[in-house]
Amino acid sequence: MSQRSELQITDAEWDVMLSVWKAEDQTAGEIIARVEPIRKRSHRTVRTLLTRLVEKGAVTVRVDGSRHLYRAAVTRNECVRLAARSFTERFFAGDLQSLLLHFVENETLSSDEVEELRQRLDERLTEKSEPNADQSSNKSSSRRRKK
Amino acid sequence: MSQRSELQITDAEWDVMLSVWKAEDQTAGEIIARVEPIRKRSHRTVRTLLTRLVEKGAVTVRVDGSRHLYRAAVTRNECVRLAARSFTERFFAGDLQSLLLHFVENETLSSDEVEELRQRLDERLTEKSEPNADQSSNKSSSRRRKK
DNA sequence: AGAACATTACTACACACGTAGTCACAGGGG
DNA sequence: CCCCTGTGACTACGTGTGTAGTAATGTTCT
Repeated sequence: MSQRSELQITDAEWDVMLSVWKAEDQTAGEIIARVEPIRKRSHRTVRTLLTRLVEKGAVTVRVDGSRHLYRAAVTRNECVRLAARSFTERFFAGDLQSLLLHFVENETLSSDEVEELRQRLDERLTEKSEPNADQSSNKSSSRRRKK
Repeated sequence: MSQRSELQITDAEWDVMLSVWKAEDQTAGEIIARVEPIRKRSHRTVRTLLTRLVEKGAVTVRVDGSRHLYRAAVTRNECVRLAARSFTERFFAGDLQSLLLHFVENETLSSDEVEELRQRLDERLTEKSEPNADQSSNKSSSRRRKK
């Protein structure tokens, strides 16, 4: 959606975002309530992080009567993708293939997982080779499924 | 090799490490010479980073007569793995499979790449199911190819 | 030997981050 | 009506990071 490719969300902020993404239009209290018990942080701290996220444009505030309602301005997937990009850039010189090979070869995968991955790869292959698959729906077609 | 699982190498430091890994027993001058032209940094800066890397234990210094010789104390693969772990932890709750699926579904791969990945996955499968595959040659056999 | 240069050690400094405190106001319960 | 609690704004501060300067000391060239 937004083109804020510079958006830099830090570790602590990420924990807050996870809470923000859980629902729309939450009060700070609700957000804090979810973050606090998991990561041991003062509600002060979480509030500061939330403020910073607003400054960064990752979260928007809307004043509704007496309450301030917060909601995410960026999707989780968007953020993950950005992070993944820079991660790939840094450690694998931007080469996605090297990255995947690294994980496949250095980490443990169960047979089932390997099988599922293979299937997904197959799907990619057929997508590629079948020119009748229209480009526009390309994005959305790969958006289904959640495991 | 080393158990320094806490080792935290920053972005700028990583650039220096790339240079350090290029050869063993280099002088600071040699290391700097390689880093400087790529990333636009003062040799002062690179030297500071190098010093910090020594402090962190990522690089060791050996005094040889009049020169100080630097060499990596951690392998690149080791560092990549650590980074990959924390990356997976943060963005995919430690679930390797989600991570791989994310990349496979969100990024572009050529047919060749997909094919290669499939092959590697197959290898993993046979490794799993065939107990007679010796573990020692495991590493080296998967180390070939560079694309 | 003295000048010029290299190399290391120490210092500096702004900005980001994680952490959290203080101040002030607004609304609710007694 | 007054105090408590929740909330938001502002402030604080140690540490890490990226950037680089100065001082000291050693090496080399002429």
